[in-house]
Amino acid sequence: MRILLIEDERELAEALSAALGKHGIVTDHTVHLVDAVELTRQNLYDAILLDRRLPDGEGLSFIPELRRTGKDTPIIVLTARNEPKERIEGLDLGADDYLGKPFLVEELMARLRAVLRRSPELAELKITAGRMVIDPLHLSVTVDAVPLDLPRRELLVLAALARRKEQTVLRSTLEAAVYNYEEEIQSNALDAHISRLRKRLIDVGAGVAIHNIRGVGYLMKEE
Amino acid sequence: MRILLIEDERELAEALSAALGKHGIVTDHTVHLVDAVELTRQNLYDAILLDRRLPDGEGLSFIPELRRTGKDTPIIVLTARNEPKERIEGLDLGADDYLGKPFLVEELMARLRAVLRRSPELAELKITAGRMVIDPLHLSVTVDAVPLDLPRRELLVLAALARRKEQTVLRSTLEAAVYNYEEEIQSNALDAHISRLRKRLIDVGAGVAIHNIRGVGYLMKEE
DNA sequence: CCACAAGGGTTGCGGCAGCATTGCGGAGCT
DNA sequence: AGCTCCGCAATGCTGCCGCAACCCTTGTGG
Repeated sequence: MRILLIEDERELAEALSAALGKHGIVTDHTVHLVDAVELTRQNLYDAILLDRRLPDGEGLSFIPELRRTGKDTPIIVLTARNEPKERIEGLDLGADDYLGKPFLVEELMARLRAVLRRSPELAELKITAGRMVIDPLHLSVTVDAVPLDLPRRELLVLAALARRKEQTVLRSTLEAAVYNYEEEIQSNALDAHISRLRKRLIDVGAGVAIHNIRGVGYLMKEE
Repeated sequence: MRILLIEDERELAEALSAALGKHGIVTDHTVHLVDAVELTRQNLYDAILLDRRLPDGEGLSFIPELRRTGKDTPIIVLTARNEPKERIEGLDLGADDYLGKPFLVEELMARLRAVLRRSPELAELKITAGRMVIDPLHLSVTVDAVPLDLPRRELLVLAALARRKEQTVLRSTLEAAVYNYEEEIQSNALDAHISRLRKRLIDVGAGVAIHNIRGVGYLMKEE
């Protein structure tokens, strides 16, 4: 799960990013609308959080701009401009939800879940693979209905692979699923996660195997 | 147990919220119908307490509105408009109970219990875990039929975990089960409750253990 | 069939973030 | 006044995870 946060208050952005991280959500953050356009071109986000007052313009203008490129990524507007009239304006421009500042992270999470639930692309509310059922929104994995507790990063790798089981997943796709731009890695951390994950999957008899496609990425197969 | 109170007399609302709190019920309070609609969209309440005269309209109009969204959350109307004709009106619109002001909190509690007893979703009238039996409506826990008295917040944590035993419960879910929107916590209060609860559970041999899932939440397992 | 290179697998280590524990003090109840 | 509850913060501890060293596998060229 990866989202884009467009917000100019750095403190709020950092707090949000940390809080969302605890829910297994990887957040990219930008302050400027221009960068946001660029980022959405290069990445497929699951949702976008959008402020209105931004240094280079009204955030709402981003919505039609994004839609014009054919993307219907869910957008939640986060703003202090919270008059009923302003809310209507935002929603009519194509925002999926509108949340006034200040807000509780828990409410934002709930709204995110609601918005994603409605999003047809992400019918991934429950991913099944082998004997596993993965619930990425609630950060849980079960094997034959027995809960399995995994470290957060391993869980993210697992979910990213299981979501595309029987397909090769690019190395870079996996990295994008687990790390944001600020969390650069300069080692084989991903390989290490895969390694430990494999061991665990064998231990519990998960009914899946992770294969390597040399020079390309990884592939999860059911047994 | 979490309920929504829609009521415009602030004093009454605060008193009620406090009184219900003593019965282990977490109360979200709002004055406006618009907010109520929003809140029910984002939260799953166990019941709703509804006033009739509200600043933005007749409270009763909320009932069909809620039902239309597919929720059959029990609703108790609390109002000074207590003529027989008015009561019939309320109940026919889909309210589960109708209580005239002024009333005794004890009566409200009893009616709440009655209404919840009928509610099929909450087959959680008795939660069993290990050697414990928890009755969240009467705020009691027994271990091998011996009553155990726990501080209120610890009990709420316990019930929230026991209700989802063998499953990972997100930290945020636990917080939502114990605190309402106004009671923000900025410390490790939850951890402290868990810690003290664990000690007690061991002392009495409750037959359950609370495990931590690092970065995610907690998990109750039976032994 | 061997040499070599490059990519991947595995594993121990260490830093540090997140968790556990506990004493303190304020608030509320009796 | 004395009690318990509970939020808070200080302290110590645990285990995740990035890192890098080393080994194994695969592919290519001679």
